[in-house]
Amino acid sequence: MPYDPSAFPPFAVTVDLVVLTVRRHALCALAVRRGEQPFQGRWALPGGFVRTDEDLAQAAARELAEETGLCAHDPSVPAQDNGAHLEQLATYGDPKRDPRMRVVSVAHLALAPDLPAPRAGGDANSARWAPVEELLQQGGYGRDGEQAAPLAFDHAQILSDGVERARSKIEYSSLATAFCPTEFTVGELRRVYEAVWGVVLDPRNFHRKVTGTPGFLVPTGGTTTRQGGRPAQLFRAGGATLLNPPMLRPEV
Amino acid sequence: MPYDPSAFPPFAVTVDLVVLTVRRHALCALAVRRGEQPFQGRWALPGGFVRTDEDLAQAAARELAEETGLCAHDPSVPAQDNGAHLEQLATYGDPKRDPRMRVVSVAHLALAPDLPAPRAGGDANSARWAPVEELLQQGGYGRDGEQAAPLAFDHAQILSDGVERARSKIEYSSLATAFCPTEFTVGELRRVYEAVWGVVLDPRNFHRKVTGTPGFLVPTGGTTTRQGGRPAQLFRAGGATLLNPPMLRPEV
DNA sequence: GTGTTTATCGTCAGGCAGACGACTATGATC
DNA sequence: GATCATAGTCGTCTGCCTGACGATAAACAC
Repeated sequence: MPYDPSAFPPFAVTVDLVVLTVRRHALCALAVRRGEQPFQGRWALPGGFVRTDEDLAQAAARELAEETGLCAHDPSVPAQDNGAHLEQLATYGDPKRDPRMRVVSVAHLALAPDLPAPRAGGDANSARWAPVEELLQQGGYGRDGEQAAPLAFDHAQILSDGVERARSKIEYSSLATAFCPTEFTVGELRRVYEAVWGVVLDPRNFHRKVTGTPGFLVPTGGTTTRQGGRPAQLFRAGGATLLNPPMLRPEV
Repeated sequence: MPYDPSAFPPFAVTVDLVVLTVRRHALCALAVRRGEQPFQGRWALPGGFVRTDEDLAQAAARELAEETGLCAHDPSVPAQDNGAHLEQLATYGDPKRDPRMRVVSVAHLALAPDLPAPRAGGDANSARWAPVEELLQQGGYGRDGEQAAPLAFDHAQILSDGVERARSKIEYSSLATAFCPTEFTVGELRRVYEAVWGVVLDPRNFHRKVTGTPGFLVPTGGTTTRQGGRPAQLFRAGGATLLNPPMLRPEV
């Protein structure tokens, strides 16, 4: 059978981003308001088409930079600063997921520290951080009294998968530090776990666990009283990426 | 900005399959010999183009059935019989991964019990089970004295990712049973773990662990002496999918 | 029968996690 | 300035799980 390019049905390929952060003790995701059909006016995950000369990871990093100004970490350089963790999540290709045409979307997951404010082309009204439960609940009303319409396309499924990936990955990796600024305290890291998992952890056992895991945290020498109470030691993320034994997520 | 389909560069979308099984105490993958350019005559992972009306999972299940005759499990029906486990692995979209055109490949991972023999369109010479180390090693010669040329395209990377996924997933899930026939012994399951991880496990501790994990194994009442020695109890996979606490992979 | 192989049950010590007491160091309030 | 509230840090104790390994059981080969 000779090679015949015309025999292969053409697809559009996009990247969609699940950008997660922790704000005010809640796990939040970046949502943008759609300006065009279909799903005009509805909230959606940021994303866009992959360019001809671009790798998938490059496309995701470009979209992330466009939406948030974040520079994506190269996973092979864990100690990099001022960047977010970015990894491929999964690919969604239901033939009917976009009514216009056949679109295959390669979803990526980004974890970022708390950022000042989203900017989507400078339009503050068309991008926001929203708690993931708010974005995922069907119907009802959000915090601002805004109708919580379901996300556009299959983005609720994508967001749900991304949240589940983040929840499980902070168990056995040091990825939770990606939600923290460069220097952070044990308490701040604990509040990240509590927000992502939606649980309350024992501060004493948590402290023992994270400070006792070699390579997880490196003390910087400084202290802070950001949270009130006794000053806390400041740490930086250590070189370790895999936690062994892992953090244990309490039973629900 | 109005909607303009011609503005989106067209991609070809394929599914590639990492089909793993355990044969003769070795982790093996299904490889097919390429009949056309590029990489003509080289070994590659089975795969093919996604059809216009097909979901990605459907396309992967179709390719799996074409290559092996296996019927893919629906992951939501864990107790299904005579089928392989199939899940999405990752997506590979380097602009240069296929010299002909821009191809994005959605790789899937399939785990199957030991099968009689591969069939690729009836041509036994163009498909085989090969130990993964043999497929992944650069250069050298395989068991049959065959030159172990690297796999076509980026399939070595895909296979490597699939093997790593399988290795980690049998730690915390009951997926290892997907390598076993419907009824199996604790020893057979242990040999699966040993082959996939490339380690030797203590039979007594392994027995205690798997029989003590609720929902992992269900005794069928029968016994067998397939392996010689004292007859062993036969088990079926239980309903549990997640193992908590997980199986521990020994340090290297 | 004897040896070999595999399966299965038990024992014991060490490590780790959950529960929780105690103490420390700051800011807020009276 | 004393008191209180808050958050951080260090310890202790108990129970569970794992790794190491002894012992027994039930088949087959000779």
